[in-house]
Amino acid sequence: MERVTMADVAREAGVSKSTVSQYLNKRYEYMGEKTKQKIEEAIEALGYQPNFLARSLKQKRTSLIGIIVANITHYFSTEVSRAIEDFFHQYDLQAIVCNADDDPEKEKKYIEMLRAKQVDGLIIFPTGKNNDLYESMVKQGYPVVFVDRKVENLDVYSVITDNSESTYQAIQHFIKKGHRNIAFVVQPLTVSTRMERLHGYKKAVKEAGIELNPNFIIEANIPEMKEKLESLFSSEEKPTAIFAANDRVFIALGEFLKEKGMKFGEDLEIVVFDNIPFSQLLETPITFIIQPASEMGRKAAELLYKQINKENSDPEVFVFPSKII
Amino acid sequence: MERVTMADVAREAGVSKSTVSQYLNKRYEYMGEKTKQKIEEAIEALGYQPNFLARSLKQKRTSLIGIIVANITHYFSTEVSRAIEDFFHQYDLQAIVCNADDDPEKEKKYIEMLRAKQVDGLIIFPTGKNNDLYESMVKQGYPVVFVDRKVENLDVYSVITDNSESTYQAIQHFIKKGHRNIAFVVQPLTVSTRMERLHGYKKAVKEAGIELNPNFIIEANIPEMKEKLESLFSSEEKPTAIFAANDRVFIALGEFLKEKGMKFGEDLEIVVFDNIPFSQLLETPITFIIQPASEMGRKAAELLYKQINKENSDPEVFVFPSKII
DNA sequence: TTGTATGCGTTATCAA
DNA sequence: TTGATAACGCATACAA
Repeated sequence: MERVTMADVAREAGVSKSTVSQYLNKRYEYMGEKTKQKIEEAIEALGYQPNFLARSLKQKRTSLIGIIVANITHYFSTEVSRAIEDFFHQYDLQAIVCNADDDPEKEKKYIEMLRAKQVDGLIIFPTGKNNDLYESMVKQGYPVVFVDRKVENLDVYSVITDNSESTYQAIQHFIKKGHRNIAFVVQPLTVSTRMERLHGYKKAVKEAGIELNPNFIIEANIPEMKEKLESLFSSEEKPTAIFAANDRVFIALGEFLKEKGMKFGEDLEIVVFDNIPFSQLLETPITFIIQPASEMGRKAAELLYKQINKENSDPEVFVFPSKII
Repeated sequence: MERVTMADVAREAGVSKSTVSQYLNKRYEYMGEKTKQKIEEAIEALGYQPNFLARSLKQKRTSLIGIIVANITHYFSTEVSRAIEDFFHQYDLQAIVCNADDDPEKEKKYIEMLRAKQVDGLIIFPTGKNNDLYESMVKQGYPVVFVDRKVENLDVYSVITDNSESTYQAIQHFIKKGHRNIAFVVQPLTVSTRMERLHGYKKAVKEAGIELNPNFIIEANIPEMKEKLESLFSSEEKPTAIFAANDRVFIALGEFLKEKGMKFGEDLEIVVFDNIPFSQLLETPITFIIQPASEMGRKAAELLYKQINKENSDPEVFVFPSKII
């Protein structure tokens, strides 16, 4: 599998490397018709394919961008990634997607790896635990955009949704329907999205004059969630409605209810903060808070693209409202 | 954002570039403690980060592999991709995922682009329409593995499932339950998977002595599918069971039935050839033919990895049985 | 134990 | 209109 290089083409065509390079970069202006022809033939004959690596080294651009998602099993992440890829495709930039698994160490490793590979920019769903690293990138003027979660004390481009407000409205809606025992189920409150959603919940409950029952706030890792739900449902005051803070919580909840022989909608009203695929196939009336994933991805991509092309403006935070359906 | 290079580190530490290179590649054996120290300090002080690009150019390895999926909205593809990424992660190889959108032109473009970027190998869900290109890669000894679909007349590593057999069994099951009007809904029969599934269907029907009703075979693109279903259900002989050849067909079918006020399981029995996420949340009894996506992905990754490391054996086709649940 | 020289496959500068 | 030549940042054989 010896590769054919520009030098081989040059030799075959009887011209110099630089001429071939000119040709490849379509700088035909000063090029003789016959040389053009000869080079074309040589390329054809040898099956030459340019080496982007060498070009990148020279040009200091790889046409690669990196996406570091916090959790790839989260459907929202894949939707956003897809939108980002679509956007960059039109400019012939490819994306490398890495999964940090909500682990700050992994995140750090990926950031360093991608930068070592000279990707032109980075879109990150931050764990929020590597602020020094984030800061150093921003200071160096390296193109970077944060998605989904806020980074504290750092002036960066961010694309997020109105977690608190959407949750607030959804809970308010439940309260209007007469619910007073509303549980809030969430994974550990380590990232801004979860905290903001809880904030919205608390606000709605308080405003309605309902006393906040701490037992109704279930904070647990997915594997422990069923256990906690178990004890919630075996206590005296049972919830009549549940807020699932994201899709993975929803799945755990769904499995739990199935085991218990309970049904969404009938025994328990549910709102899920997340889009899930195939939701239209579910027959039970579940409320979803949908984040505009595609729009958010596109926006993030656009912001990154501008930075890559040095169209600099001041970092801004873009908040996209979610829809309750 | 001027990058710090090895030369800078060497100058700062008062040694030569090669010594720094040695250090970075952990060839400490003959290195003096004090030099080591000095280099360490210099790297720290300058915030040096190695440039993989230059290294790759030299070593002719990028530690990047490419995955070209036929359709990224197909859940199976994402599962396989994830398994591939997981596998390569342990060897510090990253994957670039590209979406060919079932378009042979796009596929060709991506193959060329990824090879120009010098990725170490390729895993492809082939459209099946670029056989010349596939062949040239194989002939050149370029590491490549095909997944999901067979490539005709080409001796290559492939990882597929037993489409025909699984379908045959599923249809047989329906027949045993008394169904005789079983429809088969599929996207255009352009790829091996769909044709094989149809083959399994026909075989089961024929063996049972049921006359093959061509009206029960619906072949259409997703956008036209509802229309075709419409005419199927307005004809005299209506199906009592339906085979959906993949998840996208299933969605179209689901939407159609919802519009018509019909329900899975009750009005119509359904089997879907594909895993879908959240399937455990569906309450109706739908039969799924599940492909072992993770295992298939891992196998494909393993086969590619071996090729990359020149552990050559003869190309083989690995068939993974699907499970009917 | 460390340094020098050379090359990887391009592009860019300048001269011819 | 084309060609020499020097980078790009690193790795490696060989010399010291």
